[in-house]
Amino acid sequence: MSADPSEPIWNRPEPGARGASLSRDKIAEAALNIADTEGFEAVSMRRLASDLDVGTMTLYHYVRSKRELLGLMEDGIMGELLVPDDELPDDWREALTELAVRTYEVFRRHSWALQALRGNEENGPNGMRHFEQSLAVTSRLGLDGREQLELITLVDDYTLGVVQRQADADAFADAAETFIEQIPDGVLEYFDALVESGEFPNIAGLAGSDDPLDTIRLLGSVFFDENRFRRGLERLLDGIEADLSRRSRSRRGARSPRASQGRSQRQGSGRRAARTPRG
Amino acid sequence: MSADPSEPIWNRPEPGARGASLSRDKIAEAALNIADTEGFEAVSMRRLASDLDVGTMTLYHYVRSKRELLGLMEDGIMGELLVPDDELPDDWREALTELAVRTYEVFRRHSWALQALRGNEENGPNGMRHFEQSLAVTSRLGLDGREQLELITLVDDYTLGVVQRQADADAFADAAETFIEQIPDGVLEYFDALVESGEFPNIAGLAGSDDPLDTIRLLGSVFFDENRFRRGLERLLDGIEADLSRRSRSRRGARSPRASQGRSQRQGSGRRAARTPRG
DNA sequence: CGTCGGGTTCGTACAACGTACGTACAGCGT
DNA sequence: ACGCTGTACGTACGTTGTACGAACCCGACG
Repeated sequence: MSADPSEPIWNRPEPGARGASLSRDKIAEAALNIADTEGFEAVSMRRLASDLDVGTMTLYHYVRSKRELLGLMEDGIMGELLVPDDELPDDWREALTELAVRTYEVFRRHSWALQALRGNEENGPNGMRHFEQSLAVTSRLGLDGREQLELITLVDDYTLGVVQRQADADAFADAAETFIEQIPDGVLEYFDALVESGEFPNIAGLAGSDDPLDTIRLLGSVFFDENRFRRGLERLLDGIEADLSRRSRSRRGARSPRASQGRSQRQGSGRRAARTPRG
Repeated sequence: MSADPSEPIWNRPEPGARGASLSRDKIAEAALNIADTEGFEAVSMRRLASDLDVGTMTLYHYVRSKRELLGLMEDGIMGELLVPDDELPDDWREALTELAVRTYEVFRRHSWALQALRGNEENGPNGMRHFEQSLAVTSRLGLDGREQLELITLVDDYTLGVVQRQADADAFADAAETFIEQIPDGVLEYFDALVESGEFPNIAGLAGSDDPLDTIRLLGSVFFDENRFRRGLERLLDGIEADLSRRSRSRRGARSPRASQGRSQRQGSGRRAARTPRG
């Protein structure tokens, strides 16, 4: 009955009827601890069990596979994404910003998490709540379901894209200042030689200096810039807002969403070029 | 001399002075073949060697570690990103679009590649060329180096974000139509039960149907929608374009010649978001 | 022609991983 | 006190990346 192998972990009752020494929560917490302090690759079943003072195989009584463990960890993180309902602004743009910033900050705290999260489409309860919360924002915009989903994934994809790049930078160096120091000498020499070859004029001139390594320093400072995310988010939301108001304008008669209440949108760009994608 | 362990692979001469049976190119090609046909996880040193009819450890004469092999694969893929110079439009927006679309298509072809690419900051020659080509576009915009980098990473992060989500979808299902079929029954039941519970009104109402599974179907069709990327890219470029023209306008007419000050006034608190509901 | 050097090949071995299998213990309902 | 069953886990297998060192082979030199 509960032995159905396709049953997701969220449907199976947690062990513990008799005196169980562990719980899924405790396991997930310990795993998150390891990942946060020593990196995701340090999370192995043996290591986790040893932290919990248990035999390795004991874990498999609470979890069917390591994938399921990762699912538990993921849902824990999704929980951090939740915004208390009374803190979610009424204005759609502010609300989306709040959600995106929170997503950014959470995944920045657990910079290993994007990798772990990949590949299990089973949303846990917290994942569902986060999804619901996102929809609660977009549902006020007068969009149909598909358009709402597209809007959410649009902002999400951008956010996770930035997070991933910064996670990569994190995995490589501690900070912008030490970025260049942590690059092996040989790599720097290689880069230097290529730039000096004259085949990369734009790379060479980028930092406005004659030291090619200044380009790398500049790169490091951009990768680690914590405000870059917000600036890009504003650009994206500008584009979305323009599209929304353009759309609601053309759809006259219907109850128009309070898309823009004279917010920072002052551009009204008429430049709507006929753009042929693809040639 | 060539025994320096920090020397990147691109600086070390390729073996083959005497009759060598392999070459880095052949190795990279075989590895890319495996990854494209059987998935990235099928690329193991043993498997690759067996495909090349060589002992496993032979590979280590051409490559110092598996990471280096991944570096070779990555640079091969970066080569596919290169746009013939005469095909790169003059208009910056069209050019950025071309680059982004190409990036999207390449990584869509090799949907495993983003994962492999992660974590080696050593740009190969093709990576350098791609970087140079991106800068060739942004260098016409009158931006300083940092702004150019930020623009490039902005578009890139969005692009790779979308690619990653679709790669996840790919890894899970074959197409939008079969998306829901490939979800285990138990997971569907779990989702269904949650939605029926009434705690997720926005998820329940999303597809405009009384079957909760229609929401999942809708999700699948959005994840697999190949045009979603372009639509989002237009929104992003709209926002960027508005910002650029706003900026150049203020730089032309304002008293302060500093371009970096005419920003939008939005931008709330720094880390502590805690937004009080307007009321 | 023989012999040597070093570029090339690769068999073996080891540590780490996820986890299947089978067993041993402990607590409850009878 | 018995037995059922939830809980614990020792052992073992297969897979991974790769360190080590021996074997091979080819071009060059005496």
